[in-house]
Amino acid sequence: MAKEITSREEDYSQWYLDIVKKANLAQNSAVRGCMVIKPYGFSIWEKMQGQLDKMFKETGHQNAYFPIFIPKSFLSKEAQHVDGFAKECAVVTHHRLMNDPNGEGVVVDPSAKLEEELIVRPTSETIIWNTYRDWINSYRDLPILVNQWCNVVRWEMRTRLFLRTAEFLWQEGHTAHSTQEEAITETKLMQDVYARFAEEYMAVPVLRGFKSENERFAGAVDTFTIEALMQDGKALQAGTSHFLGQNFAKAFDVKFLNENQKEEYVWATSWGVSTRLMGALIMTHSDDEGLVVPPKLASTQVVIIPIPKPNDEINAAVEKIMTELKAKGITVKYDQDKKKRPGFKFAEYEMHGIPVRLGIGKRDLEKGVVEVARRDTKEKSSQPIEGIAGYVEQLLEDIQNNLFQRALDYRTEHSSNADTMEEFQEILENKGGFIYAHWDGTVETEKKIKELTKATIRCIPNDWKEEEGKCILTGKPSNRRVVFAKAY
RNA sequence: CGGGGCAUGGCGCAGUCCGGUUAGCGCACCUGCUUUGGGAGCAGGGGGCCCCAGGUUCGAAUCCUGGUGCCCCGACCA
Repeated sequence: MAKEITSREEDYSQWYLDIVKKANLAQNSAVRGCMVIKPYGFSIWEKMQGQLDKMFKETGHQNAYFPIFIPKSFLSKEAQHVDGFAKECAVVTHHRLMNDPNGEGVVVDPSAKLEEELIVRPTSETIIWNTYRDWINSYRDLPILVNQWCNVVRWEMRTRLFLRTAEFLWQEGHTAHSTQEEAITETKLMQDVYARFAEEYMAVPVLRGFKSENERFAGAVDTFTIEALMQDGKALQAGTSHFLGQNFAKAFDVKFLNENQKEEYVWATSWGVSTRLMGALIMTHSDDEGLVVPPKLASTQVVIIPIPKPNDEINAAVEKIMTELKAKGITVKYDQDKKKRPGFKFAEYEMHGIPVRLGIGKRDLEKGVVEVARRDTKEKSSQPIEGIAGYVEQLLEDIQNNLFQRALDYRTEHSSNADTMEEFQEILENKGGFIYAHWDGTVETEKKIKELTKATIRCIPNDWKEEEGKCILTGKPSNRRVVFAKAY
């Protein structure tokens, strides 16, 4: 075996890194904490982008682009916002290099110091709201529904490929509204878009909820979230949608004249998902053989392998199959590499998570069949070439559904109630997953629980139910359960 | 920011403690032959500023001093 992957059981963290590297998704770069996304990894991200972008546009949004640099003074205009991000900002201080007078290479030219430092955006609320001031005068200018696809930089102390990198790719939507109600509706709408994307396309079931004060976005009034559960029982925040109230409008003095000729501050939302979704995808579906990609996000859905090698007879049969598959909008690749043997190719495409593999050899052609292998269950069967496109089309749908159902079953098995701290800790240590528990609603209690157990409140479900109970830590009264978990 | 580890061909490593001929192994690569239904075998071949700078020495991948970078664990983190 040329490409061993550490098993999940042995070391989940190493398994994840092995998948990322051996499936050619990404690699570490020469820059600390920054990754190179390789062509295959990027092709999956592009599929995600394409679908999300479509969904944003279907809900009335437009794309725009704002600068990568933010004047330092902007960042500090919203007090909570700067508190949240100040410790992880990359700062541009100079604009020119010069030859090193003492030797080789170049040094920063001290005479080229910027009057005001520029921050490499960790998120764009400030520069965007500074711009919105120019765009908004009247209620007739609202709403503004804008999204941008870009990179951002957060100087994290510790990074992990896709899950937390110093630079990452994402989209950030920034909307402006004339009423609070409309902004809240937008916030929830985008949470719903994210949840639908995660479940229908990524086949990743998510909890829809909102954050406790402690976990809220810096500068937000309310943060809505979708939370996914990974195979090791840890939660991953997969997307967030923030209701920002009038905080940024006030900080950047963005007012509009309403229908009654009264001046008001604008209401805001922002929402984002990032390349972290790649991490969620990997850790939800993949196995010890490699990556597993749901058909709707696979850049290649079907691979055809001639056994043992391409020849005229096989090529003719494959060409016919490919035409039929393409006619149904299925992406297919025919691997005609003569140097590699079938066994090698099987392993390789399993590593890359291609959902369906067709194998065609002499034996098959004599019987008018192909060997069909599905990546999710590793099952193989012989199917007639006649009507194969219809069979594959259905199979891709089955795989998509199966992946979602499998992940949902895992989550159901790993969702528990806990009524005491002992119970809570016991579940956390042995089983992991989402733990529904009563909480007294205070930041102090949440922090204390985190200190004791490393678990945090992932969210309060949107559809929380009234239930009398006692806080697992303090015993104070509580009227609902909230969701705890250890998180990435 | 604390703790640990690593730096030697494209990748993964050995060699370093105890300095000594041409720096070695596996994978990958190139050529040829035989193979080919689950990661082929044999034969031949190419490829190294041994992280950087300085020092010790007849001689440094190896010893000394000072740097740099990366990875992992923890703290931290929408």
